[in-house]
Amino acid sequence: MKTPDNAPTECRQVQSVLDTVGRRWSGAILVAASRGARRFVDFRRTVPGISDRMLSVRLKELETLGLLRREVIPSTPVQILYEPTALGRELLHVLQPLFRWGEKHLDEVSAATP
Amino acid sequence: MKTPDNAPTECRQVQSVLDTVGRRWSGAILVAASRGARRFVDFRRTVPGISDRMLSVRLKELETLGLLRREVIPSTPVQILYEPTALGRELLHVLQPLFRWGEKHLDEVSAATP
DNA sequence: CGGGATCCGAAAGGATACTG
DNA sequence: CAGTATCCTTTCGGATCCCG
Repeated sequence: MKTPDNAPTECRQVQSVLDTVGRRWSGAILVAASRGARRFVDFRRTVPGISDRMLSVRLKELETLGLLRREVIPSTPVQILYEPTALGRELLHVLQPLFRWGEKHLDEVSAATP
Repeated sequence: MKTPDNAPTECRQVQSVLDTVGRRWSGAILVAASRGARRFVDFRRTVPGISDRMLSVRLKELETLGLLRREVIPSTPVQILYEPTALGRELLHVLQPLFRWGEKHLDEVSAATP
């Protein structure tokens, strides 16, 4: 069958999106933020199994991507807060259907993975 | 801030979903299938930049996950057709919002990626 | 608390060549 | 056409230690 001429463009786009938000831990971190995680320790507790290093790396990435905003509170000791930007919240919103699909079907697909 | 007790579970789930469908090329291949690609050459043409090897690997993965069905047509030469399963179509459906988000915002985030 | 620096093994994935 | 096989580089990410 012949695919439409714009199909390659669509493929590029989905790939770009998934290459950025589909990396390991990124989605989980965003979800954690949407559920109220704000400080480094919050994320560490909320995202199961993540290491300090990867959390640090991913937080910086998501900040660079404009999905999280990093805020420094000049208290003693200093507090760092992360919260979703408008763009991040929008992304979280469109990710919701994907998560619900996972809840429903993750057992089916993971049963097929060995 | 305190996150809900089920937040870690949610994080696990989103991570599992993204770990399976978020791998390189997987999303693009699914989209190609949704746009009419059926045969190996179709996918090769429709997914820009993919190699034969990765296409082969991913097709097999997606088949194992139950997202694509592989059908052998005993003609000469033999034809192999891939098409989305019901599960695959459902996944594609929930991926749509994500793609549209990418269309709208990919320039913003990629501008921040250097 | 909120990370950064370094090291290192594992895994992913690209290039190329080959096949029935 | 529809892949495999092999090789080889790059990247990922875990462990550990350290810092202000």
